[in-house]
Amino acid sequence: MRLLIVEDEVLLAAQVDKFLRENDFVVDMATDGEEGLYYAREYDYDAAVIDLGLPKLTGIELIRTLRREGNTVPVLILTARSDWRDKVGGLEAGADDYLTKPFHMEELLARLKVLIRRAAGFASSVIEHGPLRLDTSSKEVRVEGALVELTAFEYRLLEFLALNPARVVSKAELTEHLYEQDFDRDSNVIEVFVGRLRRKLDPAGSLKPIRTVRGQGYRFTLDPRT
Amino acid sequence: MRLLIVEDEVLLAAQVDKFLRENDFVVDMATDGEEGLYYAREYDYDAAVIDLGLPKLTGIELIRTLRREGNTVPVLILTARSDWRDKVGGLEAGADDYLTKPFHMEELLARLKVLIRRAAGFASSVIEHGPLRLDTSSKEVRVEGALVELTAFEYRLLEFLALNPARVVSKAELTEHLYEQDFDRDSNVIEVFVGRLRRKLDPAGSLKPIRTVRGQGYRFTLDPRT
DNA sequence: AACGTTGTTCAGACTTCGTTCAGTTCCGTG
DNA sequence: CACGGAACTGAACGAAGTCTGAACAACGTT
Repeated sequence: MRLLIVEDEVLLAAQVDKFLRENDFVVDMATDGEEGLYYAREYDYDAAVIDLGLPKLTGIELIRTLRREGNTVPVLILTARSDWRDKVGGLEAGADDYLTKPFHMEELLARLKVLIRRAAGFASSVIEHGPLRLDTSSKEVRVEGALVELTAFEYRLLEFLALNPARVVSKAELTEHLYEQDFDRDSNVIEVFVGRLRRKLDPAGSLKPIRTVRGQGYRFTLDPRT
Repeated sequence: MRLLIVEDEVLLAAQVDKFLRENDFVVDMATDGEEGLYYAREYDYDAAVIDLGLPKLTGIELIRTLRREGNTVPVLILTARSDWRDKVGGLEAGADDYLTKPFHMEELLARLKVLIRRAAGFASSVIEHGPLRLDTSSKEVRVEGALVELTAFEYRLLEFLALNPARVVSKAELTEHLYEQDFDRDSNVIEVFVGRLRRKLDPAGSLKPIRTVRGQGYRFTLDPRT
């Protein structure tokens, strides 16, 4: 999962960056509103964390601009406790949630996860598709109740697919969300992992949870009709 | 059993309240330090759960005041992981145990039970998982009835794991709970002790009570399904 | 002072995982 | 139907994480 953080306090920014990376996110960092806008336009993020008190372009202006352009990325705003009133403006501008500083990293993490899941249309921490079930908090995957042992990367890939069901997801999109931006363009890691996932999730080959759409990418679905 | 909860985050407070009531506790709720002090003075609780970051009167001040007044109610403090230093202050002020947020309701429940039993002076509070049995008062450990000789540290480690079953516990969390805060970050003591515990508890290697979750930590479980 | 016990450190062995690569199969198009 | 690009697969590698045996330090006991 790829996040954009727009925060001008370097110390806080570094902390957040470190913590989120430790929790398997890919993180891009911007230190002012203009830079934030540039990144948000350029890349497709799973969520953005935006401080309201930014130089050059305030958080509210940034969010408003993005929304006007049709960008629907889930946005969590950060506001200093002293100007908590701003949060109202932020939410009106199109933010999805807010956190007042100082906050606990754990809480930021929890809220981001909720935001990302909700954006994908899942209310609870469990993603369910037919016989397949991912528990995003314990990172456990079950098929027809049986636990499937996945490595960290296999899980991340599957989670992304499961959050984008019935839609063709290109390999480029996958690498963008799962890797740093300078990732080797012509690697076949994704193919390898898709292969491993298929074997682990569906050894019999009857469910076909991940279909290949030649030349376009992969589509995750457990509806046999499609 | 009657509990006092002092917690200002309304959402969390409501969750805790609901869960504990479902588990047959009588719960009084206070949302700031002053209110908490009032309740603690007025009623006789079996245990109190106190958040350290409270408005009006911090958790530490609250506990210190109570202890000074001769109140010996068992206190479990809640602390955010980011300011884990506070836990030391909390324990020094007279708290009996602590939990870092976010936590699992089950864990809170288990710890409260231990606390209450201990305070009540009951001879044995026993933690049991399948063939494994720890007596927390005599600090005896048995596997299928056979006594296992553990050193003090081995026991403490095992007890912590047994109080957090079926959940991945990171090495960082273990050191946080078992050592002073300035413990050497890159020591491998935990690995060594986990190794020793495994050999003592399960010489045949068939029970596998402590599983490794690579990159994340250890999971204690005697349920073979997982 | 010698001893045994316990907690800690260290270095090397071992395991696992992400990644790459080379060869093969698959599939749409001409 | 043959061609060529795309996708798949099995094997192999290096790096990182974990385990383990041995040594050491601290401490209390005899």
